[in-house]
Amino acid sequence: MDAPIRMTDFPSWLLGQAAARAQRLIGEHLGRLGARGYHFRLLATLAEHGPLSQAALGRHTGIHVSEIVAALNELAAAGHVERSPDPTDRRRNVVTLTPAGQGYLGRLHHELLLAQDELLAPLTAAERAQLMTLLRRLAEH
Amino acid sequence: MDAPIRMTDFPSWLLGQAAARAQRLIGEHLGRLGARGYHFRLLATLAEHGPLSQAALGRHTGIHVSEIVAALNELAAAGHVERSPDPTDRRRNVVTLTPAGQGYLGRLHHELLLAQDELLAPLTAAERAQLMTLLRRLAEH
DNA sequence: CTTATGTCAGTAATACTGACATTC
DNA sequence: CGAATGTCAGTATTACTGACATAA
Repeated sequence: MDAPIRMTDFPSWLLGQAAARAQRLIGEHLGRLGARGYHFRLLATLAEHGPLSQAALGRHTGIHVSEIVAALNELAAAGHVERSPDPTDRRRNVVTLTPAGQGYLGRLHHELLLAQDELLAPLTAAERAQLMTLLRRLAEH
Repeated sequence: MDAPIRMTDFPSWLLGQAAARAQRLIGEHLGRLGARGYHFRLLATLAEHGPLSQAALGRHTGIHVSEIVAALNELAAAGHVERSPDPTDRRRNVVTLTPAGQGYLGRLHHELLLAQDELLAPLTAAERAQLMTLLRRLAEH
């Protein structure tokens, strides 16, 4: 007699469950400030690398170009970034983080730290580090 | 000077990356047999619990009722399950796993085991067990 | 001519909401 | 009547494809 096949025993299932919980937490926390993941990723990339074209933002973040357009529309409307034509290449928009955008990024970052803490609440500090190491090995292919 | 904010340092990000890889692998492996995750989950639940109504399948699997309808349509068309009216409650369909469905479930299960092995290839057996334990604690809320 | 860029419309997968008729 | 069941249409989200005009 075979043991019943339980999907809950599959690592992929557990990963999916944990990731779903993470995404729900992040969505809630970013939503408090009217943002979604793309907004944070774009702002953080601009803070790290300075002004970038939209195509370069796509390369750095892995976000699809058409998604970048939509997210930047929202960020620009809120005054968190500015689009200006690149004088050296007139196809390009140079996207710049505004001071308001920097403040917003800081608040988003803080919310995300809260979300991480909620997510990892069941684990000790040592276990958290262990989990990060194992996940990194998986994610790095 | 603050360190740059890297989303790749967030546990939620690593979880998402690893889960995305898992889902891609599972999609590829199940796709070889023309299935998606729902099909396996429904068949495995029927194998574990015996014939069930569609509402009961929804409760056991967590799959939304309207998704159950669609997935069962496909499974029934392929001859892997049979829907028959419940004589004791004429609102209900009793869904039964056919012999062909049992064979199919076995082949899907095998594909999923291959996918898990590809997913966990970077880890030793001890690390795999460790990861499972940690993920279970996270997923269990 | 080919490629890169930015924009937009459309599509696919996943998961949910709402409405409905039937039956309990 | 209120609640459960099965069905279907529609919607939201995320991520991608295709087409296009412009400029390099």
